[in-house]
Amino acid sequence: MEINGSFKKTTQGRRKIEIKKIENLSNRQVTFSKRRKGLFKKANELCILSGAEIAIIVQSFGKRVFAFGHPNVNSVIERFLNGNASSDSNYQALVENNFLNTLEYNRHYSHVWRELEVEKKRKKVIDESKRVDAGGDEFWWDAAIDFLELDELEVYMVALGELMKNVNMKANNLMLLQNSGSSGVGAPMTGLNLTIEPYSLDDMLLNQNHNQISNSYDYDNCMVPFGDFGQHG
Amino acid sequence: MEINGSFKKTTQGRRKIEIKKIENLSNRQVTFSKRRKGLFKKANELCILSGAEIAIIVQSFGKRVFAFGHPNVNSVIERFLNGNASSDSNYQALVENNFLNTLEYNRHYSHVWRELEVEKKRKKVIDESKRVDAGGDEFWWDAAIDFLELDELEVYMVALGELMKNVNMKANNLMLLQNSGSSGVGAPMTGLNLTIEPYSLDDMLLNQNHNQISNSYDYDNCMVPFGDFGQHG
DNA sequence: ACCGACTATCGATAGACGCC
DNA sequence: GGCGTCTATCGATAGTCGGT
Repeated sequence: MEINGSFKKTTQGRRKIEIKKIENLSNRQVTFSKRRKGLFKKANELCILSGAEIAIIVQSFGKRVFAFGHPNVNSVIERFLNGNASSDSNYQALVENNFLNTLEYNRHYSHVWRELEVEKKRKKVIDESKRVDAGGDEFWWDAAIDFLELDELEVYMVALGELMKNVNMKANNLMLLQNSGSSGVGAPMTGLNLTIEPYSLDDMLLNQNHNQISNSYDYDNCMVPFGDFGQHG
Repeated sequence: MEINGSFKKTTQGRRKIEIKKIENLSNRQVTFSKRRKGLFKKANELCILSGAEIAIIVQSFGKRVFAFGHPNVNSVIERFLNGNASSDSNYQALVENNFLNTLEYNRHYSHVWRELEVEKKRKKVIDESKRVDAGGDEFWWDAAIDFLELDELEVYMVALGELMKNVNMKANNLMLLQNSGSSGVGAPMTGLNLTIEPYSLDDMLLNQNHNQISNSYDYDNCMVPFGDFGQHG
């Protein structure tokens, strides 16, 4: 530090790192620890500032599991499951209905998705050619994508249309069910101009006691290290 | 900013705030949105850096529920429950019955949605870089990919529409270019039935054209927009 | 090995503004 | 009123050292 006279800075201070897996094990562990702590702190602040309820589960490479929860982990998860999975019998029907649709749905997903992947790859290639031929006086992308692109675009467009049709259908479907049912499922779809009206969730909310939302800064209380049920090797 | 001479700073910049519940509703919502976004980003980075698995459930004041999960929410939660609250067979039932379906379903949604958002943004960026600088030295995909914020399915629809519109426009551009003799290879598609007009989507598009995608960082299908338990006023 | 302290730096964000 | 943008500032943290 202060080796009077000549003394070189002991640290370079923080330096930028690339967001990718840290190879060095030691560094990785340290970073994991630091950032986990920071994450929980952020979560805690968010809870306090906005009154939100948050649960976080962090599992490091198959070893320990840490959890943060406000007011506590289980209540948030429980409500998460209840709110999204099962609420009442009406909801059961909705889920089943959803499930049926989902099958057909996923087909279109895959389709569209594949198209998207193709497009992305293509664009990557295009980008490289762009770099190479940066000085060209011709639009790189125009040059690169020829009629082939049109061909794909057509397919792509059709797929999109299909998807949209299903989304729309499903949205309407959900709307109906939701109006007759209770809590909203995962898909908050508002068909077109449909506005989802609140269900009587307030009851459910009030039911829950989200009391202890104090300014307690000690998020450490909420950190629960669960034993290694992963690999205890 | 530098209107030489006298000019008073437009902002004071960030200022310290006390960590306690924000009274002003508007501010609270803004802060919630911003910090939630930041929290998810941090979580994502932690996942990537340390290879950890993380699930986050955020519930704002009884309204929407947002979730983050790597590799996905249900796997992490499931393992958490298995290792921790395994005593509660209720959870197991939930997991086995509805949970997976619903979550899986939503996961697909998020996935495809994200792809679409990213793709849309790419198209946008490409379009701009095309106009501004055909040989830019910046990787458009780096610029475009940063952090993706998910919102509601409503936006999903809009995004789909936007995407279709863009694709259509692009297709038309390509056709024009081809016809004007850049390389009019025997492109079999001339008129193209790409014209979209499925479900009075246009209204919807015109109605709400403001879907602003942030950037997307490899969130890897992690953010699941669970829906709105009623956004009553 | 793990944790805390330190420091220089980077990244997140509070507040103000603009758009719609 | 909700959301994106901008900017100045604050908070988080990478790298390092030292203690236990």
